[in-house]
Amino acid sequence: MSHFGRSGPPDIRETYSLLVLNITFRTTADDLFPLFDKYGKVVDVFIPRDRRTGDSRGFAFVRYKYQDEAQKAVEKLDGRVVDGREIMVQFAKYGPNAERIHKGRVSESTSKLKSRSRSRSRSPRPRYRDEYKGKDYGSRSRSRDKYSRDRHHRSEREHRYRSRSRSASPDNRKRGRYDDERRSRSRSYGSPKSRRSPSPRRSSSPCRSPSPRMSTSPRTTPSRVENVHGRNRKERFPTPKDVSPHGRRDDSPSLSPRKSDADE
DNA sequence: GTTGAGCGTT
Repeated sequence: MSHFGRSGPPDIRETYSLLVLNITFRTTADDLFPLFDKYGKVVDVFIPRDRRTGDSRGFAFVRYKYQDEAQKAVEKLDGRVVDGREIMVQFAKYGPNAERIHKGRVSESTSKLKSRSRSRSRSPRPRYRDEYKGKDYGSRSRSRDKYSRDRHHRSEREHRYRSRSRSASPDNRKRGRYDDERRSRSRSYGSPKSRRSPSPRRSSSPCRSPSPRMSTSPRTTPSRVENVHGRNRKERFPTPKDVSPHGRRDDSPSLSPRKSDADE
């Protein structure tokens, strides 16, 4: 989202994106814009925010019109204390216009970049590198992984539940609640229709027990057992307020074991 | 009221 009220990137003709790291989670684009605008023509200031909380992710993108100005801002603002935090400014690498950045970067800022890197007094953290060493992790996959892991680490109770309920696929875990929510909702809508055509019990059985005779397990109705536990329902609907209440309510009586049994 | 070593959107 652009700070100028435009949707998406305003005009990326000759713009150069700077990545501003280590900013406070409370720092907004309005705070960064005047700072960066002093050193050059700022085309856009964008701060990625967490989709769930809507909070800043701790870094921002400042788009400059000219590369030399951007370079100047990097030198001037890198290490500047903003909102009590020392920010770090560098050229963005993985942006949509990364090629442009690369071109401008190697154009005439090679030596300067080196000096900037050297001047940085930040202490390195080789511990992480050691752990990830040997893996074929991509440049951005690592970041996402770390983010999601940290996010979930805060509520490990939830994380455990998800792990149990699902197959613990890393990809699923990355998406987190969104996927879960979407699935549950979609299932809610598709349930009434799909429930009619196939028999729920039988259809799920063939995988594990090909023989229909064996499918008659001691438990007359597996679905009922799940309902008795109640935990299953909780996992399927972790956020009752997120799912439409009427949809679930409507579904609930329809899925009544008694009726379902009678129906078949 | 909160994290942190990171790369982006109608």
